[in-house]
Amino acid sequence: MARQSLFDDQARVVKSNRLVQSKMNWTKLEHRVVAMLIAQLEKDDKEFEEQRVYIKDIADLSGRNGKSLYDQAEEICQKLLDQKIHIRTQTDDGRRRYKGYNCMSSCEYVEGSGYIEAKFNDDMQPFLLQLKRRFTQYNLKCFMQLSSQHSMRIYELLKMREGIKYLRLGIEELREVLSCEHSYERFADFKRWVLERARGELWDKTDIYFNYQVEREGQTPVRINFVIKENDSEKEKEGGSKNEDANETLIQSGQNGERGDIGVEGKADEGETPTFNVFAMVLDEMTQEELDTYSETHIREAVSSARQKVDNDRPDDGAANKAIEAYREALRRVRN
DNA sequence: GTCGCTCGTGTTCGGATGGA
DNA sequence: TCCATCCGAACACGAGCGAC
Repeated sequence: MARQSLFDDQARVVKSNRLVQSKMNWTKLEHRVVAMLIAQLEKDDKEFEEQRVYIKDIADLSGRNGKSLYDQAEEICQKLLDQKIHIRTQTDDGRRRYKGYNCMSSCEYVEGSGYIEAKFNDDMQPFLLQLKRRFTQYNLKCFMQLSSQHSMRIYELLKMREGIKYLRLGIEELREVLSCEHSYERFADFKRWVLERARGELWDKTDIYFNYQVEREGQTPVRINFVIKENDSEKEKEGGSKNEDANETLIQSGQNGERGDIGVEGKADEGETPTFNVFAMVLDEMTQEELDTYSETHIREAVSSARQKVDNDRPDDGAANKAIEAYREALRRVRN
């Protein structure tokens, strides 16, 4: 009798935000195997146990030919054991902290068995088990269908901010998270092979899609503002398109050249009126030290007055541009 | 005019795939 | 298992464009 797959359409991957934001130089196959292992974990598990990932399930979920996967199973085990996760945070006094982790404590494949047996390293427990807050969850099937590891990582990052509908990342930071600091050196190639490809893939295959704005200082791109949208059957009715030119929108440096004083050209959200949680965007940008320093009331007041100012100053801008401006203005007000 | 970018096109390399 | 083919990733190059 055929073995029943462990995964249905509702299978979900749940991991801590710190893990989502970590640097991991994995191939798409390694991402897939780890995602399938994570999807088998129970939220109340207190420790890791040996888990199995069937090669046939990898092939079925990713739409690949399983034949070559069986040939690669031993190699996958070796690479999973070798792979590291690199997490950068800050200490309480603002110093940069780096910590590296081994993802797996054991990984085994027996020829003819049809499955890989693996166990997560106990160091991974804070990132995968008993997660109460600051975690990200997404649909395993969507993730498995993505054909580029960069699309997979971007999907995770955007799912992390799906509630806020907005993610702002420095380009160097994004390159590091995607492990492509030394490839796609020209931004045009990074845009073509990483951003545009992910945009197309997420549009076609997942439950979210995104547009983005490139923020520049002079002509040099420095940051990317992702605007995240739900991807459901309604997108056809809305007339949305993955080819809409929101990604062509540029944010140019202000005339005084001051870093962060940014004007806006074009509209990221033309034709749509998504809601943006500016308060959450501001919290996201603040350091832990700032969060400890300023009261919630102070931050909320700054956000409220910034929104009013932007509404008055830029009545014709779209919701995304207003939100970005309000967020920047609110941050200035919080810190002054 | 210079610089830095985008865009289009072509090439190379390596892995995936499928048929014999 | 071997081999031919396909495809994606990465890179190079030149033309054109806009900002400074």
